Amino acid sequence: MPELPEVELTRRRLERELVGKRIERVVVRTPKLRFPIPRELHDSLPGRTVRSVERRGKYLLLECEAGWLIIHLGMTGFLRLLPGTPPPGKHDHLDIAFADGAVLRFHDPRKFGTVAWTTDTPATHPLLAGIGPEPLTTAFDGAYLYDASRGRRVAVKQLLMNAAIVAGVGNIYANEALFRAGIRPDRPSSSLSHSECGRLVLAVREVLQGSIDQGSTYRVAEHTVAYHPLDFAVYGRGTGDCTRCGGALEEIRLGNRSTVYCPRCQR
DNA sequence: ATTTGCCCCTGGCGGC
DNA sequence: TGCCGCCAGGGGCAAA
Repeated sequence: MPELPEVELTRRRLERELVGKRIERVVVRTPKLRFPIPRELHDSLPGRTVRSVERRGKYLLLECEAGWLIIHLGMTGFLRLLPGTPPPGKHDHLDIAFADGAVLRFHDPRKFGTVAWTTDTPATHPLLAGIGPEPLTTAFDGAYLYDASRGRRVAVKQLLMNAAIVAGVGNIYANEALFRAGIRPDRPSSSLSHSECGRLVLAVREVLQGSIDQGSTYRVAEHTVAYHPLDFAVYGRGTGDCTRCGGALEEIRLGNRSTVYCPRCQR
C-alpha cells in the first residue's frame, strides 16, 4: 500500500485513532515478517499509553511511553483499528488490543512489513539511522540534490528511490515526479544540472503533497494485494499516450523496477 | 564508495 | 477450468 503519501495518511489516521489509548494486550500470530516480531512487545506494551504517532520516510513510529513501536508496511501491509476483536483472517499477523476493547490489526499478505521496538530514540535505530532528508522539509532542496548526485552514475530514478538520498519516494512517485520535472528517468545522476535538480525537487514535493492532499492517488482494496490507480500521469500507462504531448509513452526497467516516461517531454 | 542483484512472500492476471 | 510464468507500492544485505 505505501509510499510516503500513503504512510503519512495512515499516520494521520492512527494519530486520531490511537493517541491516548492504553494498550492491554498484544497477540503475535506470525513469528517473522521481514524480521522476527520482537518478543518484548508482550512485556513492554501492555499498560502503556500511545502518546504520539510519527513518521520517518515510510516508517511509522508509535510512541508508547516505554519505547517506540516501529512499523513498516512493506508492499502490502495495512493497519486497521477494529471496534472489537473479530476472528483473525489469513495474513492478520499482529493485534494490539486496547483497554477500551478496540484492536489495531496488522494485515500483510506478502509479509514484507516490519515490526520493531526500541527503547531509545527511534532516529538511532539501525533501520532509520541512514535515512536521508524528508522530501517535504526544507532540508530537501535543489542544492542538496545537486550535491548528493555528484559523482554518481546511477540513473536519477534510482537515486530518487534511494532512501539514503531522500526518504519515502517509491516507484510510483519517482515515475510521476520525473515526468512532472521533464527529466528522463535513465539520466545518469551526475548529468543533472543545478536547475534540473531544483525542478526535480519541486516536482517530488508537488507530487507527494498533491497525493496527500487528495487522500492518495491510489486506493487499495482491503484484503487483497490489488490496487486501483486514480490519477497517474505515467505510472502503469506503459502502453498508452502521453497526457501532455499525445505521443507514445515508453516503458523500460531500471533496477528491475518498471519505469514509464515520455521520450519527447522528458529529456 | 557505489552499484548491482538477490531475496523475503503471496496473489492477481494474462496466456496457453 | 487449470496450470504456469510473470509481475507487483519495498528495502536490507551481500557481493562485485
